[in-house]
Amino acid sequence: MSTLSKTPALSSALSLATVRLARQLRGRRAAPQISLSQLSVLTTLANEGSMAPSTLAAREHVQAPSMTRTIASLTELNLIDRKPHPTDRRQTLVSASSAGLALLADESRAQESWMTEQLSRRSDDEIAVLTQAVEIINRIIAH
Amino acid sequence: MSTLSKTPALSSALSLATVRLARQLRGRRAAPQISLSQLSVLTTLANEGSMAPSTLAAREHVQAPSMTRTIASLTELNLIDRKPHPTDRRQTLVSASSAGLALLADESRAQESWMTEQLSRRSDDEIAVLTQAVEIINRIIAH
DNA sequence: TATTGTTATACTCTATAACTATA
DNA sequence: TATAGTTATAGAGTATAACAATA
Repeated sequence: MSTLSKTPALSSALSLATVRLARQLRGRRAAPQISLSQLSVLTTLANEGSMAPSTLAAREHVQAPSMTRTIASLTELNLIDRKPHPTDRRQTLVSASSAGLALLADESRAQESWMTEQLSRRSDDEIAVLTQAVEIINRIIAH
Repeated sequence: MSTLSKTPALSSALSLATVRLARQLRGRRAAPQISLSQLSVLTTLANEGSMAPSTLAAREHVQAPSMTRTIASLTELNLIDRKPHPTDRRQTLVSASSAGLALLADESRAQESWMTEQLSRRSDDEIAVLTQAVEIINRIIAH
């Protein structure tokens, strides 16, 4: 069977697996201090530094009003800092605060205990496959 | 590096990749007739046959009221059939209707055009990795 | 005029708690 | 009493449209 004929079935299977796994992840995180959407934004800021909300929205593939809301919630939790853009007064710049970085450090220790538990039961080969799959998916998402 | 020390980082990366991909899938399906949640239920019914709502809720890992709502929406679209349980009048049995099966056939042809497009750009090796990853994820989800 | 960000509003998906009907 | 399913209600996450401030 050629790759071409396999692709539609994989597309369907991957899509369903993704939404089903996302559903479980949302519900099964242990004692979540923040949501996965908030965590995603905070991680992006920690990795890529300070940026404007519009840039962040594009990076996260959400619309501007959605990012406004996420930024507001993270600001209220003191996990990100906002400062005015040095030259363009329409813009603001957001970045991970020290508390935000500390929370990410916490998460990377105790993180995603349900998922970590599941992964601990996989073989080395399976872990290798999943690691490669995440890299491929991240390239797909970047588009 | 041992599998054990890789697992927490993978857990985090896989979780973020999953929610980000799910977000794009939700927004980027072309002309969706039904949502991915509805599609997930319909696919389960098509694959596993008639079952009670409570069984379906367990299979999909959602609570009963969530399944009540999804079943109601699919019933309204005539994509599933409901009939009384033969002996227990508290229960009902739901199954994919002929229109539901036809819609699944449509989906498997034109399905997920964004995802299919992305996959068409991947190498045979990458497709193989993703195919294996989906199998692993489905085993994780089944728990 | 065009761009940045916010506000107003609405929809989907999911949950918990309380209820009805049946076993 | 216990179970299957529904209704009532609420919250998170996302979207589009309309707006204000600034470029």
